[in-house]
Amino acid sequence: MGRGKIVIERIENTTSRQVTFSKRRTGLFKKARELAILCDAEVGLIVFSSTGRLYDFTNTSMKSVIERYHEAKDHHVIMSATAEAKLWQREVGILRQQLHNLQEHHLQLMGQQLSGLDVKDLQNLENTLEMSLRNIRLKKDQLMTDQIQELNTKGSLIHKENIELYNKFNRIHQENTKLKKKVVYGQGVNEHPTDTAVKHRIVNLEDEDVAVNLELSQPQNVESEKSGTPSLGFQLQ
Amino acid sequence: MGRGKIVIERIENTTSRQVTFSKRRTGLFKKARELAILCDAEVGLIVFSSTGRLYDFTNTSMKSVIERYHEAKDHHVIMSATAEAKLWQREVGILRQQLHNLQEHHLQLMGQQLSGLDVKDLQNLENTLEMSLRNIRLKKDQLMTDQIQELNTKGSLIHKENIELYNKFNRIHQENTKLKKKVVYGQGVNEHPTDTAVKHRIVNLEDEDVAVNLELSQPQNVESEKSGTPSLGFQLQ
DNA sequence: AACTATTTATAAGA
DNA sequence: TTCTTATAAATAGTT
Repeated sequence: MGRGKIVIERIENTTSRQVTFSKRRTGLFKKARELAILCDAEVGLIVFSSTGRLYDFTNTSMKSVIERYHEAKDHHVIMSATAEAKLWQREVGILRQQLHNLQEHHLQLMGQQLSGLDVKDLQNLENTLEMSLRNIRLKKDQLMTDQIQELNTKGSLIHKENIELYNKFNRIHQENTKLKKKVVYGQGVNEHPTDTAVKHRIVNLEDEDVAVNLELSQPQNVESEKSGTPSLGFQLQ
Repeated sequence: MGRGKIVIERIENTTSRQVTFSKRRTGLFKKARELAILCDAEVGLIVFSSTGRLYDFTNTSMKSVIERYHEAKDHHVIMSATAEAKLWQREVGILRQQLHNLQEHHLQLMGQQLSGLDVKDLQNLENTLEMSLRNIRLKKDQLMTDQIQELNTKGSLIHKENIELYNKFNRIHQENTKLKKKVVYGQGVNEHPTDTAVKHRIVNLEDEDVAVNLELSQPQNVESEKSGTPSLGFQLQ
């Protein structure tokens, strides 16, 4: 239909191609529209020119056409996405409901939003809370008992160390006293470097005396507690 | 292009419409293919006949055409579906986390799953529960007090009614006794139908005596409570 | 489904 | 681009 017959193959001349595209596109869209009207069909036509421009026609809506197409065909591109969305959406609804219920119950357990409850409900809540309190107190007591036990053990060990240190100190102190006497009686005699060292030690120990006592903080009980289980003089709050 | 010119409007004759559909559809698809080849365009054509049958043509792939269409257009049919799914999915994640946290806290409030808590946590829980218990007991007491108040009011009303009924009964009983005496002295004289009716009434009232006493269940207090606020003899548990 | 008179589309040119 | 026009192609009505 034209001045001459053409073969259907890509038109190499760009201008010619674009002109033909414009003319034939118009014709195609006109025919698509006519088919839709004359024959009561649903038509969707999408054309991208070689320059990438989009031309489209539909007598209904492209969404409808594409959805119907996917329904008729493989059923697998859009539907899965929307179905998935619906699925998650439903899950959200369920979770929101659950959360709401739990929150309500939670608030009631917290002693808030009690309106709407009757005496029986309140009694039940009270019982639940009492049981709960019992459990929590039990657990707390258990924890504290354990902690006390642990501290007792630790304390006991420290106490033993304490006693040993105290005894050591006493021994050294006595030795010290004896040495002092010796030094007084034998002044200047047998003054060796070792003796000087011993002398220094005495002084150091005496300096440490108060510090040690403070650190141990219970030297007065040492003698009476040398045998039997030591009971510590402090208590956890 | 035919034996006669036609107007572009729906062909009412079904057969004619279907024939035209077949012819024009072939022509349309041929032209679509020619445009694609001649002009190096990407063409997608979808047609549903009025009977619902699908016919489609594309020189590339319908998936490609539709995706390119959505890209070129508002970007809103496929993407929104998957994006929506992702959105809901994320919401589900958040809600699940919230629910989990709340459930954990809830169980702790219920005195379960207390492992992992230290003494301080437990003390806090205990304080919360105590406060909660106080609130709930307050509410319960309030409700019960209200209920008692209501019942007292009701009981008071019934009691008043009770007293009135008892008084009425007494009056009738006295009247009755008087009439009995009259009947004994004036036996056979002036025996009218009304007198017979009165006689019947006496009997009936005497029959009812016990029942009335049982129903009122506290006739012994009536005299002493004729003045002043009546205090009911029952108490709610 | 084929025929064909006629309309419509469009290739080439302006 | 748009218009013109000769001609190819499409198709309405018919068989």
